[in-house]
Order: sequence, then C-alpha cells, then structure tokens
Amino acid sequence: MAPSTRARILDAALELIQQVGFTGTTVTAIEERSGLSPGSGSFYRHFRSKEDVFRAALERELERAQQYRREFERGTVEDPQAALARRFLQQLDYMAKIRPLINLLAREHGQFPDLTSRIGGILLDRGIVEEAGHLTHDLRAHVDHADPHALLTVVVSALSGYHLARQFFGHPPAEVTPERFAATLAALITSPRTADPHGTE
Amino acid sequence: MAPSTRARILDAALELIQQVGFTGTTVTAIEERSGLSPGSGSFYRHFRSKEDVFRAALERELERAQQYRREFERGTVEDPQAALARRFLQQLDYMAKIRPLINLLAREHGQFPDLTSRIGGILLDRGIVEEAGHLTHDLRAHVDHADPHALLTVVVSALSGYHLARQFFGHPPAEVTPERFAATLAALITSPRTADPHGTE
DNA sequence: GTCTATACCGAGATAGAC
DNA sequence: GTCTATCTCGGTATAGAC
Repeated sequence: MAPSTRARILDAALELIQQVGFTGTTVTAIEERSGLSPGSGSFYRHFRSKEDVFRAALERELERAQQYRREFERGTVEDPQAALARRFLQQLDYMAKIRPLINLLAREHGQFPDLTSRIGGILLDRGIVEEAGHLTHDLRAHVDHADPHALLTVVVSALSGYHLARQFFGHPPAEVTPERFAATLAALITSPRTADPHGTE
Repeated sequence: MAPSTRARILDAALELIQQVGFTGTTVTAIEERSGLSPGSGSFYRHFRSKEDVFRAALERELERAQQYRREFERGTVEDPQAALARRFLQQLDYMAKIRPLINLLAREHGQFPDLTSRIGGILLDRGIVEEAGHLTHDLRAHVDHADPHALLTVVVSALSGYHLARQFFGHPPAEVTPERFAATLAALITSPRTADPHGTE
C-alpha cells in the first residue's frame, strides 16, 4: 500500500533534519519532498509545527530501535571467540540501523536537552547495558579479568568508535572491514591475561 | 592584554555554532556575545558574512589542534604497559582539547562537505595515523599480533568511542574513569596472544 | 486535504552619521 | 570602529476557496 501523506512527511522531515539540521530544515522543503506544493501550508494539516514533526519522527525512530533490539539473535555459545565476533558484528549492524538516531543525537543534542537523555536511555540503558549483562554472563567462563566493568566499557567504546568513524568519514578507519575488526576485538578479549595466568585451557 | 573585537567575535561564533549550529546562530547573537550592540551591523566591519566567520573560526581551531599535537610528550618506554596507559591518557586529553572541532564535525559535516575532509585530514592523517606509527614502533617489541593494523584500529576506535560517549552524555560510560579505561586498554594490548604464545618474556 | 494568497516576523546585510 | 536606521528576503504560520 502507498504510504500516507503523514508518513511521507515524517520520512522527509527525518531525512532533511539529518542533512541540514533542525533549524536548517524549512517547512517548505519538507512539503516539497513529501509531494506537496512547496510554500503552501498543507504541512500544517498534519502537524502543528516544525518542532511537532521533529518530535514525532524521533519517537518513531525510537520505536523502531526497540523493535530492532527484539530481533537480536541470541546464538548458542560454542566456540566463545567466534560467537563473540558474531555478536560484535550484530552490534555494528544494529548501530547502522539506528543511524538516524545517532545522527540526531550528534547534531541536535545541544538544542533539545531532553533528546540526549531520551536517546541515551534507549541506546545505553536498554541497549548497551543489557547487552553488557549478556556479555558478562557469557564471558565469565572464558575470560578472566581484574576489572570486568572496565573491560566491557572498552568493548562498547571500541564498537561505538568504529561505527562513528565509518559514519562520519564514509569509510572504516584504516580500511579495516567489520569482519576483521570484530575478529580482532574478540581475539583480544578471549586471550588469557598475564596478570591472571590461570587460564581456562 | 584584552582580546581584540575580532578575537571576541571568533570566540562568540565558535561557542554559538557548537550550541545551536551554523543556521541556528544569528549574527545578532554573535554581536551580543561579543559586546557589540545587537542588531547593529558592527559585525560586518570584521567579517564579510556569517560563513566567513565560521570558516575563520574553523581555521583557528585547526591551527590550535596542530599546536596541541606538537606539545605531545614522547615519554621513554620503560614499563611498556604503564607507558601505554599514559599515552592513552594523553590521547584522551588531546581529544578533549579539540572538542570544538569534534563538535563541528559531528554537527555540520553534512552542510560543508569540505569540512569533513579538512578535519578528517588533521585528525586522522596527521593525528591518529602518525600516532599509530609511534604505537606500532613502540609495541613491536612487546606485542605480538597476527593483524597489527586491525589491532591499532581497535585501539583508536576504543579511545574515540570512549571520548565521544563522555562528550555526548556528559559522563563516562558505566562511570569508568579515564585512568581505569586507559589501564584496562593497555593491559589488554600488552598481554601475550594465545594464537602466538611465544611472548617476549 | 490540497491549493493560492498573504500576514508577520526575524535574519542577513548595507548606508551613513558620529 | 560602533552606532541608528533601513532594505530585502525567506521562513512560519494562517485564512479561505475548491
């Protein structure tokens, strides 16, 4: 079925806000991109204001993000290192899917103070922290570390940093593919520590 | 000595652009923040246009960034793990100093296409890649790894991701301090690999 | 529910007095 | 080098016909 005008407006607004920001986006441009006559106020039959459509688009993306999380596979843990690498690739894929949210956060986190905590709540609390719980559980049997909390922070930071570099610059840092990146990170984590050399094998 | 009007305008413009973006920043607001009469065109005695002051502020920050890099200490390599951790803390400190550049990149990288490559050139080519060279050299004696290129990408991504999380959300991920983070990352790197267990000690 | 037309305001930029 | 005053344009939003 064809998307409703309201949905097309949401699409157009989200796209434009990512490209030129909230203040840079004009209602006229949103109308033009939605197939409405530019300059006519037809937009206002669907949303009360520009800020209104901005918040509606944000809420829709937050809904989608939570949906993506629910679709996450929870694979079996056979080879811990290979399983970890697959998990990391899933995380990168997830971040690619919520790209609009990350763009909004990067761009407008100063303008809308509630936006930061709203997105942060979904991304960190619901997303990463939950994932961190899984990782801690799965890894306990395979990884010894003096400071598991800090170890998880390193992992999460590495995944975020790699994704953001790709997103900002259009290509991965040092042209390292996601597969190489995930494998390297997984190998790093599952190696026994020198500080605690009574490894599991 | 008191800063010149031109310098005060540059300060005001940079500050405002980080807060509300380029299109969100008005010349009137810049004048007000610079101690000029808001609404008067006094701004235009110093810069030809809003875009002009934006580019001038950007160039000034790029200059400063290169200056910060020159001040980087090159410590002696005694204890490799401790030296690495110190190096990582320096990197985080550097990123904190160039915060305006990172903000500009995050915010306006869609609007000014040349900006991305310009900042990317300084940050990546001159900054991280150069640093990566040092790391590769210093670590060769202490770290064995099958894919040193990918290992460096992991390190750089972790540092970037940790910094950006702090910058966006106002506090470090999982409340892990920079010291803990750097120490954990350094320990991770300097441990011998299982895949190549003929370590150096 | 989309159009034409328009009111209103704020922002970028200029002219000219001091 | 800063001010007052002003021009012009573009953007938000509304009114009313179809």
